[in-house]
Amino acid sequence: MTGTRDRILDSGGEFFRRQGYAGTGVKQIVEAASAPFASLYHFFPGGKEQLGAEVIRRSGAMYLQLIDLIFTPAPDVVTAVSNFFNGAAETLRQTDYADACPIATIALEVASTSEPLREATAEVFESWISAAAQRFREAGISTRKARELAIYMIAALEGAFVLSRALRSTEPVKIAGAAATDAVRAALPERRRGPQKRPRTGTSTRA
Amino acid sequence: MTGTRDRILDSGGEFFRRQGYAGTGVKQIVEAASAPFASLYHFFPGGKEQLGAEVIRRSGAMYLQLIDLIFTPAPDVVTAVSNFFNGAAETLRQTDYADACPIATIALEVASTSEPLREATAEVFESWISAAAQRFREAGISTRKARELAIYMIAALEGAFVLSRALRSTEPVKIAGAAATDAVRAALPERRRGPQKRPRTGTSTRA
DNA sequence: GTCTATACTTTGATAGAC
DNA sequence: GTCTATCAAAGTATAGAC
Repeated sequence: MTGTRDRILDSGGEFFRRQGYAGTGVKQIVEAASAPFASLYHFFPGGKEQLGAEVIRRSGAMYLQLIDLIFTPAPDVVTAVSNFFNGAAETLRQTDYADACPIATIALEVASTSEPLREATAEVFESWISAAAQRFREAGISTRKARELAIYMIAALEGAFVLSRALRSTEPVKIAGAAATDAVRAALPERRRGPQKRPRTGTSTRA
Repeated sequence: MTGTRDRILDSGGEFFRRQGYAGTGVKQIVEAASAPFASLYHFFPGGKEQLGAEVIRRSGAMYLQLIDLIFTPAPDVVTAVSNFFNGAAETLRQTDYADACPIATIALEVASTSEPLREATAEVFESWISAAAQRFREAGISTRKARELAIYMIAALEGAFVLSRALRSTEPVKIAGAAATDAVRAALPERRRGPQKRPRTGTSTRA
């Protein structure tokens, strides 16, 4: 039995992800949550902005769990990154290109319009970066390079989401995934790299 | 002497980029354009959605020119990519992290809510991909790899914009730029690569 | 093409009874 | 905590005179 407050948060998360923050009305949210309108202001006295901030943090925490869920059972970090992008591509396809990053749309919308919401998105991105960086460090990559890789991987995924949703194709996510995978593999200490692509040696692609 | 129609388009582009599509009112746009409110529906009988579509295409065309402006004078394609990201980082800093991609926010907002607008963003992204891919082909990269690189470069930039605007730091754009530069360099035919980083040979970063 | 005025809807938010 | 009723403001869009 889910609480009213949680249902409102879930509903808000769904709408914000698909339609953005400004494009979603609070009435729409509570209606879909089968919650009384007044409950919104009971649980979130700060109104839409407070709801937005909590939705951002909640969605961010769930995605953080997803990172763990994928990295923990993977045999190595390269496989994990590959699985991460492949899973994202599959979700995109299954949801008709609706469900990508839960906070990217909001992040762009509020970056220059609401400091409280912008800070919430910043905290979430930082948490993802830290989590991924730790995995990379555990794979033997230096602290500095691990953070760079984490930022780079998340950026590649976010940008690929933008292109994939607009083009309605999983191609960008797959390409970005391959590139991110390569980058991680190249950053690993040699003996941890495992099977690699045959390196190019001499022959140009052009005549 | 700028026409009223153009001023409305320019004004709309500014607001949409900073506040998003849903977050911007048409009254706000015409007021900032010093245009009569009725002119909006005179020039854009399709209302806000038609205005949005034309803004997307116009902004997309201007950014396409920017690609040419950066790639044409550059001594080589690796330098061009590097300059591209560095220029983006500088613009971000100068505009207090407001001016990143002119259509990314709209693209995410409308991807699942407006087919006409989604198609407009798709056309723009395709035009950028084609333009970049052609540059890469001219540098001796295979057709297929050139397109992959183009998609990957644009995705990395878009995603870095998301992170940079949220974190209010140019770090993500710089990191993504370095990664994209590396990827382009690695894809070049050997004799065109020029000076490279010293390749890692043997010593692990870990004891 | 521009002006003024306005219709109509939806928005976020509140009051007060229960 | 939930209900009903309602608010003022902002949203998009239109009409008709000039």
